[in-house]
Amino acid sequence: MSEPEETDDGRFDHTAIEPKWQQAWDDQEVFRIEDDAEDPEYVLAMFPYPSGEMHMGHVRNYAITDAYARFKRMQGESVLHPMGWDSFGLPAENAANERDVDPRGWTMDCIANMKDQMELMGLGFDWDREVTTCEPEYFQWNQWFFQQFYEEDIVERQTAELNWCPDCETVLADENVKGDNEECWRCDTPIERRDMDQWFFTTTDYAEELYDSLDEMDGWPDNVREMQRNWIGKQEGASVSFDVTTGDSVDIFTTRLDTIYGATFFALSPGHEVAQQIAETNDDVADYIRRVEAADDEEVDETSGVFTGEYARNPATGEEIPVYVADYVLEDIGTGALYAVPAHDDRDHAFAREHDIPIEQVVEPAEDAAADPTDIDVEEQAYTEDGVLVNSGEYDGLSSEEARERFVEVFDGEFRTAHSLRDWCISRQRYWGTPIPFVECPDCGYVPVPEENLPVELPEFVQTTGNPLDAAEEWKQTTCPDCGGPAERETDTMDTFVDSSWYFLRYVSPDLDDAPFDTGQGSDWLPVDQYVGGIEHATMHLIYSRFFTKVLDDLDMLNGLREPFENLLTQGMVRKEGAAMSSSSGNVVSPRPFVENYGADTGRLFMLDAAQPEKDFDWTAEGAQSAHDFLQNVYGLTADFAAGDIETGEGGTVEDYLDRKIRATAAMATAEFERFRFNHALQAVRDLVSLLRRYVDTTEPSEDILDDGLSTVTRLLAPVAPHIAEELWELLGGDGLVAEADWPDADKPDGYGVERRLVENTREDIRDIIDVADIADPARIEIAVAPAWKHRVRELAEQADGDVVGAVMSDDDLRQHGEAAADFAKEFIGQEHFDDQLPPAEETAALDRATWLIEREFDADIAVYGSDDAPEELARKATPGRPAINIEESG
RNA sequence: GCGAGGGUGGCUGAGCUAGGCCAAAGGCGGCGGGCUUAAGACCCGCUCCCGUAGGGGUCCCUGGGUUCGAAUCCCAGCCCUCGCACCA
Repeated sequence: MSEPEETDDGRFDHTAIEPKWQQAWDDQEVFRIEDDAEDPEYVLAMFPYPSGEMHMGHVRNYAITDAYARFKRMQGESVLHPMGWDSFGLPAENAANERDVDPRGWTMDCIANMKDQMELMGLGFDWDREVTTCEPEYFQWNQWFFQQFYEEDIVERQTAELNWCPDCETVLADENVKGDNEECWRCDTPIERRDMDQWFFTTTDYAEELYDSLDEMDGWPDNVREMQRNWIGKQEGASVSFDVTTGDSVDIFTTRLDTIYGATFFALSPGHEVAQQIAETNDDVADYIRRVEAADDEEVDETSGVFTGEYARNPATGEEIPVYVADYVLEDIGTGALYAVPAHDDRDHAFAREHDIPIEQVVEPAEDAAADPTDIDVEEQAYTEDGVLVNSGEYDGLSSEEARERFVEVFDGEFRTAHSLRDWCISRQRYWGTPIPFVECPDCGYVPVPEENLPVELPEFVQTTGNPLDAAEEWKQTTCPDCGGPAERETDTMDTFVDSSWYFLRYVSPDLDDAPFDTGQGSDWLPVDQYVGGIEHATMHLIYSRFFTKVLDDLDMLNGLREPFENLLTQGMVRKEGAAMSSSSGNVVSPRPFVENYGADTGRLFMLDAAQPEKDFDWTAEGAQSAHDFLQNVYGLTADFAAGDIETGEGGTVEDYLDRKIRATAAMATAEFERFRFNHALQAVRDLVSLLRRYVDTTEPSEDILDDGLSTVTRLLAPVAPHIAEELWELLGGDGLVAEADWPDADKPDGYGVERRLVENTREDIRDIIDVADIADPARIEIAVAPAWKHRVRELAEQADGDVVGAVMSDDDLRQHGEAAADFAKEFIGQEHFDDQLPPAEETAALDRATWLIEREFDADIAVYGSDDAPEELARKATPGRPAINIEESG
């Protein structure tokens, strides 16, 4: 009994072939890459959180990277295509609490399950480089980095009002808070604010570079770069000090220094230290601050505020302007204090109207502006555009831009660039993460755990209402590394985004035990050539990783590498019936049952064929079926050929047609694979298969050509449908595995596009004629290429500048065609654009090659006349690129 | 409000960053035909309107414009999706 690789009706059985080839790849270590590989193609998919079940989004992600990795491998490149597990995080802890397991065991089970599904999909990862972030071998380096960062002052403890997720019971970084309603990125619970003392990475130190280098990152999509720009939020402005009657000098930040003459009041945020000071002696201010701090944002009126009784001196006018504490001034924007110019800022305007503060116009529209100065009424509405200064003393007439430059000097300010990016709060009051390697000593304060005592491992998990680390008394009690006295361990763990900020470096040397990664190899293998993942990480993971890379380079670990990901592709969502697939709505197609029914190849082909990777696409049963049918079709054709069921014979011009088509297909597919446009590449492949089938059905095909065609199809299909491609490769008697075969590199044949158009147009014309003339049964079709002299006329017309007829008639050879040449020349008068055309001999050759297709389609005898031997009557109607056609009806 | 990306024939989806060969690929759906005992699978053709020889008309959100020529470039408007947003 043989293996049931083929069912009775000549179709393949994916349940038999898929495991077989997966085993073969594994046995032959196809996806393994050695450490000594030089600058391999680094193809990376964002590693998953191991929830235990793969969903179609994962499948799409890995189908993309795997196809590209396989393509590159076949092109002869060394390819690094690794996979790992972002395996710390709250879901494991929740699962542990819900079903009485421990987070570690649960996580490991999930990993095993997901890995199993990945293998079922035939994804080609180098499992020798698997990285698991919850293992001490991995997270010890988080701790080691933490200490290094601490040395370099990149780790700080800061007290701030932080985001608290009541459901996750932990603080969150700003990046983890999503949407208008400020919800937790994991559980969608609205976050609360709490003043806390936490560990931070000082990402703000790198804000400038993180922002500026986005401009040069051409390999990233514009929308991601724009999202990061928004997030980092660069503001160019200036700072100036105002003396306040409290005796303080208060620093403000403004982007509109040009409007300083129009400042009619001064405003402090409720949290500003000067405001707090005033509150100590001023009950009104104290009441106000207490009120707005207790209230939600929406509850406070935007124009609310309280006069402090103090005044600030406007350095421009010398006037004393009232100081307010106002809720619309935000503590963490700029310096938390501002001078307000009601005439030129909407919020200042609203506040001034509410509190009866004068409005003083100091800018009016410039002459070239859209607005007319006489139409501007700043009492009614603020004029917020740039313009020309007025009411600004000796500076009247300056443009806003000039004024901003000048005023910095005049008012003793300084240019300043502000960013809205905040430092990265990395403390989490959770168990399942990397312990922060510090101890708190009553005498010495926070002291780092010495390097030789790393890693600080996690204690055994206990179910508790708060942070399990806090409850692990025995683990918590330790001694101070400095003074040896009793001390307590830090019980916070790190944000899991720390883990994912450098995992792409660990893949380079996953087993190294004296460093997080090998610097030499890392700087050779990095940056990642192609990174693929979801857009949801645009402002989290992708900023953190960039930050980490820069810091590690500044720690001399990356030989000048500043950016980790050269090219980024953000894949679109997989939808079903127009809606996002989500388990909560039951609107899902699960990979495992799908693979069992249709096979991994069908799923992969469908996903890559349905849409371009960055676009959303709808999963439909018809589309999946169509992909499956196509694979069966190719298999059937190849199996018939391999079994000798196709009678082969002598070749002729048909072979040239096929040969050119095969080469053109390989060339097109290669270019499209390179650009991640799998759908285009696959269309070319489908086209070739369709042609091969017609070739088999209507001629006695050449064995060589058929073999070449099928072998090309097989290899072009191999990155996308790898299992069936192996099966086809074996049927065709290819050497070794197709996964390791040579990619069919080819140049597009000369003039291919023009030829293709000629043939298509000619066939189209014949169809039209038959249809319009209502020819029931064409018996003979004559096709005549235009005479050489017409080609010549056309050529001259294209070169001639204006006097087409003159140019033609001054040509000796053409003159002998007299009237006819002149008339034909006239047709080109005024024509400025000339399509490419083949010379007459090549046009004839192209039509000759395509004769079989025409013959077959119309079931008629075909005669192709070259430019010299066409009957006069027929050739008269022909023009270059447009052969004359005569159809004779039978009967 | 600021910013980014879109609006293509029944649906989906290319093309539009290099204007002309674009009535506009492919897939799906629909119609007709072939193969088959039959079904499935597979193969072929048609699928905006008119036309008895390859022709003509209308068309790529709307309205203008540039050009000999625009789905493709420019301007205005409408609509959709996404990101940021009391940002000084």
